[in-house]
Amino acid sequence: MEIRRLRRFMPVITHCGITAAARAELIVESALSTSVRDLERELGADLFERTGRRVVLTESGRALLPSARTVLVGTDAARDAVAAVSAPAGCGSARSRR
Amino acid sequence: MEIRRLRRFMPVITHCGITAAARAELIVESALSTSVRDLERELGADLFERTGRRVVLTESGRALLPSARTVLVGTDAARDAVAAVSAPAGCGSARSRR
DNA sequence: TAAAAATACTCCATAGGTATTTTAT
DNA sequence: ATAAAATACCTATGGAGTATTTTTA
Repeated sequence: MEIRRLRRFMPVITHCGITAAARAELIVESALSTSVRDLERELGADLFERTGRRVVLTESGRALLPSARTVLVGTDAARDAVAAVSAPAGCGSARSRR
Repeated sequence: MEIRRLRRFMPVITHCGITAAARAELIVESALSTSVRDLERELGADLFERTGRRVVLTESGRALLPSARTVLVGTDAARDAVAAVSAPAGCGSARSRR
């Protein structure tokens, strides 16, 4: 399970397509296509139904979504928690780059 | 942020040392040492205090712990959620390999 | 000096890019 | 025919292993 793959999974949902999502993520379409395929193979289930022009979540994809969110939120929280300790008091929490 | 690194972070805590943790994780000590160092560099903070024979969490390390657990639990939940949908009804949830 | 951690290197797996092919409208 | 997804290939980066060096109790 790779965090990067989970992160890439999300914009495909919101953009209803790999090409559009790749554009938004500033990576090339082939990389995102491969990433999604790899995640699907790893989980042993199709996450999207590719029906021509539109890409929509399958039941497996919908099942994955909540936990994927948990993981992604968790990684941000991890970064922030460490940053908050390291930062001098009274500097406001970091909340910056991924 | 790599899930593998977060996963490796945990046994170092419970075993109070990299060598012992590596033994438990069935990887070589140098790999675990590097992994921890990489995580520390990525987060910009020392996670452990290496005082000779014992390796103990720093404040940053303690700060990281809860979110690290969240992420790891989340990845397992993700796997299980997809497996539960894919599996024929009444087969009990998977809960298997990492 | 003995046990643990860190470093240097090598090899292999994986991510991302370019180019091309397949597929469905 | 067109637009999107998949595939083939190449390169670069990162993980894990072996061997060695540093460190400290």
